[in-house]
Amino acid sequence: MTDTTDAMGADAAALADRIHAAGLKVTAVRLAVLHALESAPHAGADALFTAVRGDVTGTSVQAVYGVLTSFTAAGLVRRIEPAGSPARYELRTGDNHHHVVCTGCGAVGDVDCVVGEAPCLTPSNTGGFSAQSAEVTFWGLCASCQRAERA
Amino acid sequence: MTDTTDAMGADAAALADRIHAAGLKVTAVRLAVLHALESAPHAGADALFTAVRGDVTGTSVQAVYGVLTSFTAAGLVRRIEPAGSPARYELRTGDNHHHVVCTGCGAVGDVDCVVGEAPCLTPSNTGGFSAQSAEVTFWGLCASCQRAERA
DNA sequence: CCGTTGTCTTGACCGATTCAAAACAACTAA
DNA sequence: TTAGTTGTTTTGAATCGGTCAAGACAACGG
Repeated sequence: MTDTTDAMGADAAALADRIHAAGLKVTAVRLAVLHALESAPHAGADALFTAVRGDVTGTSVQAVYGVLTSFTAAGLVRRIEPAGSPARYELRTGDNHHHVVCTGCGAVGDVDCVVGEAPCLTPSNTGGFSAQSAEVTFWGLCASCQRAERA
Repeated sequence: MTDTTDAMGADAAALADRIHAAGLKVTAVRLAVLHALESAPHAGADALFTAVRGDVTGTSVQAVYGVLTSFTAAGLVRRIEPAGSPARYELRTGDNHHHVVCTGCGAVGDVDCVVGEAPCLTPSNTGGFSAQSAEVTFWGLCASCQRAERA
C-alpha cells in the first residue's frame, strides 16, 4: 500500500480493478490518471499531468502519454481531438455520444444525440466510401463565455 | 503575364477574379494554390506546397500557409482538421456539407447530409452550452482501401 | 510611373506528441 | 517468499505540423 492509493481513499481498489480487468498492470501513475479523469472529464494531457504530479512524485509527461495510449488501446478511455485544440480524454466509452466545444475557451461538454440517429447520420452519397461510424461535434459557447459575451 | 498564369491557361483570369473579389492581391503563389485546390480538393498544406512548387519557383511552405490563412479568413477556402491528420483545405464553402475520412489512408470525401438536418443535429442536452453549428465526420474505408482489405 | 500597403522570403521558434534505451516495478509461478 | 519475466516508467532527444517576426519585395490605386 503506497501513499498514492491512500490519497484516493476507498476508490483505489475499484480503480485498480478496472485497470486490471483491462489486462493492464496496476501502477501508481495509472491509478492517478484514472482518478484524475474521474474528477476532470475531457481533460487534456497537460492537465492530467498536473493532476498526476500531485499524487505521484518524480513522474513525467511522457508517462502520462504512455498511460493514455495504453488506456485508449484497452478501451478504458476515449480520445477526442477537437479542431484547434490538443487531444482530450474521457472515461465514457462504448456509448457513442457526441460533444459540444466552446469556441471561446475550448471547454468540452457531452451531448447525447437522442433524436433520429438513423436518418441523419446515414450519409446520402459517400462517393465510394463505406461509412462505419459517425462523429458529431457541436460548436458554440459555454455558459460562462455566454455571460462574458453579454458584458 | 508570367509563366505561372500561362501554365494555367484560360482559367487564370477567372482565378484572379475570385482572389480579387475577396479583397486580396493577386499573386503567383495565390493563383497556384487556388489552381492546385481545384484539381486536388481536400489537399493538405504539404501537398499544396508540392503542387505550387511546380508552378512557382523559389517559394516556401510558409508562403503556402500564409495564402491558406488569408484565403480561409476571406472565406475562399474552408479548413477541416480530421483527428489524427494534418489540416485539409477545400474550396466548397458556404454550403455546410460534411466529410468521410478513410481510416486506412486518410483520404477525405464530401458528404451532403440530406435527411433531417433539423431533428438530429439539434442536440438534446447541451449542459449550458449554446450550440451554433454542427460538424459531422464519418469514418470508414475509401474504395481502394476496401479493395485492399478484401485481399 | 510612383508610393503605399500588403505579401513573400528567410530563418527561428513553439506546442503537442512520439521515439528509444536503459532502469525499474508489477505480477506469475515455483 | 522470492526470483524471473514481462511490461512500464524514466530520461532525453527528436519529430511533425504549424506559427511568429523582420526585412525584402511586389501588386495595385492614384
